[in-house]
Amino acid sequence: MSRPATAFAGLSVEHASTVERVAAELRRAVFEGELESGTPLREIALAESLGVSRPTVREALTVLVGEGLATREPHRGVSVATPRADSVRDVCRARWVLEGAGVLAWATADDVRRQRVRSTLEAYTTAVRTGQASYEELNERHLAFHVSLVELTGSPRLVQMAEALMDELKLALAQVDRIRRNAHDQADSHEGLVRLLEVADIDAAHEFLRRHIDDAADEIIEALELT
Amino acid sequence: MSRPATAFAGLSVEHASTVERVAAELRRAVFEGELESGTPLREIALAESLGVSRPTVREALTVLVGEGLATREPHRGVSVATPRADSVRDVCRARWVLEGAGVLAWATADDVRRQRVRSTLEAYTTAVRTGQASYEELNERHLAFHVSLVELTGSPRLVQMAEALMDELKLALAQVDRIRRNAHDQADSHEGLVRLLEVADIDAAHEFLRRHIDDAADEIIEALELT
DNA sequence: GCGTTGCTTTTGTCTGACAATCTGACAAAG
DNA sequence: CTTTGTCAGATTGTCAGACAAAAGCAACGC
Repeated sequence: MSRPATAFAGLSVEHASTVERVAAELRRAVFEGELESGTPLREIALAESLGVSRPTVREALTVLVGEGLATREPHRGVSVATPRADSVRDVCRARWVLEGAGVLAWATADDVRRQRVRSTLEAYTTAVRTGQASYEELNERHLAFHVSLVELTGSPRLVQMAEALMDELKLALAQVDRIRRNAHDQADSHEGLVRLLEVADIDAAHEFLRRHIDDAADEIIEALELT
Repeated sequence: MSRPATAFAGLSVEHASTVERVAAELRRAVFEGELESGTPLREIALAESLGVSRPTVREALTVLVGEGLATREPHRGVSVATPRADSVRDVCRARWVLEGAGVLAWATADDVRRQRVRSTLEAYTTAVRTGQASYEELNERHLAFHVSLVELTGSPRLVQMAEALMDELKLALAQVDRIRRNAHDQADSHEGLVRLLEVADIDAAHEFLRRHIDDAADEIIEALELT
């Protein structure tokens, strides 16, 4: 075991690649609202402030653009994507298709996945009710629950698509500072959905989900438009 | 307000960016089977043979990886993605969710989109029946029809996801040289689907689509496994 | 036979550079 | 005073060259 270098490879996997680290940092900054939508992401400035070279920043930006969190215009560079009302509406329509497919697959889904829906729900509701969690923390758990619905389909690709949609949503939510919608009602609503699933009333759950997502879209758009 | 030049904004105007041109070239090579699955994409070799610099190639490769057409392993570089049986199955399951959503939206869809389904179908069937089109051409039109189903949802994001799935499928199809499944039967099957839609028997169409996609998956996987 | 050592290849990243393009301001013309 | 033309600065797109680290491979010694 005379393994000299890289003594501590362990711990929280310290993203090996520099590019991935930069991309992660940019994502964090975007989600936490440090970078407003439309902010230009200057390569030189980022390179200096992050202590990496410009090509590395460029690669990270390409990744961000691929994820839809930023847009690139020729010779004008990359800037933080600006969520519009219709794009939020579209994200939610797409969410309904994906999450709806998960709900419809409830009966035939693997048991561990059903269990996972229950546990992500509980993680969310307890976070809401103890009132200890930060705003970002709540969002995170909320969206994790919705992703767990898509996991019911058992399709990695659908899950990946859902995660991309959630990222776009997180971006939008970061712009409207703190929608303090009644988190308790939200939690109740989710519990209602799972209750319908547990009694195998799939159609009702499906319709319930549609309304739930539609309401969420309305709320976000409303908050977005008064900025 | 005087909007002068840029008379033709759209159309395929010689991909401005070098990176995009390289990415397009790589895509073409992958879809036409010039590059077998698993082939390593060496940066230096590509840079020389395409007459561009290594950073440019790297950026193009990142784009390909983001599209799922290639995979990157740390310090081992990028290689053409290898479609496995379970990934084909997954792609088709995801397709069914997306295209199924389109079918279910038939009644409420915009009329121009319904018309588009009809026209992509006709473009495919005539190509099949005149027997003039190349193999790639047939694939292209076939998949275009399936994308047009997703367009019924009116959601740009769902369409984009569907296109990504089709690209993965094109990659898989490029590996199994020439599945010469009976193209006439295929065309007939599609016409049957649209006929069900025209008489508004949505549930039947939905189930029909499920079987159609399942059959396609089986065929591709079978062909894939004897390579 | 098997593990070790050292070399080669390739990637990941950095530095530096230059042309093309966009932006904004300023001067000239109507 | 508004409009137009031009120019300098800033920023991106692309290139060339370089180096350390890691992976793969082969010869070597035990």
